[in-house]
Amino acid sequence: MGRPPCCDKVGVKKGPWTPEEDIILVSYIQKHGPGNWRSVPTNTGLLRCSKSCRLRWTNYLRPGIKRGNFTDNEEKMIIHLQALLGNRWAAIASYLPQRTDNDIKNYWNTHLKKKLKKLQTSLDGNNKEGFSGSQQISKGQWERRLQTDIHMARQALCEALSLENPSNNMSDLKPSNGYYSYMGPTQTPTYASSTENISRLLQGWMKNSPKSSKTTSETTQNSSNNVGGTDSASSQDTHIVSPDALESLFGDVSQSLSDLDDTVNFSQEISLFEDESKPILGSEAPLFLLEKWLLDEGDTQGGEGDMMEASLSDTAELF
DNA sequence: AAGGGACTCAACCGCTTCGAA
DNA sequence: GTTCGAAGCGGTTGAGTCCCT
Repeated sequence: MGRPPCCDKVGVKKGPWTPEEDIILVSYIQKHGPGNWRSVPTNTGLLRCSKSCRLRWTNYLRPGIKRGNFTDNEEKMIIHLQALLGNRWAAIASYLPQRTDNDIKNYWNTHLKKKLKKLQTSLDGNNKEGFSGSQQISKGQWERRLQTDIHMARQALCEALSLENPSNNMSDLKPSNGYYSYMGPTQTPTYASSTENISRLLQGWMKNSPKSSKTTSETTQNSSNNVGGTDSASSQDTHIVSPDALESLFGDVSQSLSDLDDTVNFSQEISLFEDESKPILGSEAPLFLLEKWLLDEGDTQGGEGDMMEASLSDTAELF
């Protein structure tokens, strides 16, 4: 038998969501939590397909979503991760706090692709002027070399770490939207931790015109920033450790990387929101640390300058 | 001011993966 | 081990907006 459609095509509304629909959806999720999407249209009366509801929630309404311009750091992360993971936007998104896979995908397709192309063009120009033929590398070559770099770095890291004391347990450290959340042994994340954000979201809708659903979402930026760090409600449940703070923990944390299989376990113990919307690929969780390490290294090499060029020159030196 | 091309991004489509029975 | 429904994911589309002529 064929698979039934997720929704009746007849009578299902399509197109942009109205603020009223958003409010209904958020209110429902506020009460019941995300999940069981098939029942959402039925229970809410929304004339939307369950997939549409899920997408609207994960890409737009979910608390903790940051909108607006990508920072340099985020950009670098995306470029790095794209080279590392390919077009696995959900996986990439799991390393970028507050960004959705859709956002990252759009940003890549609309900005970064062009940027890389432009950079490549300018580098080609430079190559023609000043570089020897052997120094000329295509974008594809650069990507392959970058991947090789990362692979080698990863191997070196794993080897180095395997020498350290394996007794430390990382099971309490969980990558949470790019941050590591320390969950106490008896503490569990709760959906209610985000109600503050939702209420702000609702307040925003009440205040603003329909067109402003975008701007109201932007008002959540303040609160969304809290999700990863200082949200009072969530901080009651989790102790957030920012990547910067992670530096000091790196030694302890990294010891567990010697056994990548083990790290799969902690990645499965992710927060509720990740469970619902941003699953983290178990085998990739430790790569966050690697990426952090690589990025930091890149920063020290390239400073605030263009990481791409820094990496390019680095890789060029290798060949 | 108007027209049209370029750009952005929310949303949809369809395939894949996962997990329960 | 197999089947099937639900959810996840990436590619693509198209409406709205911006910008240039």
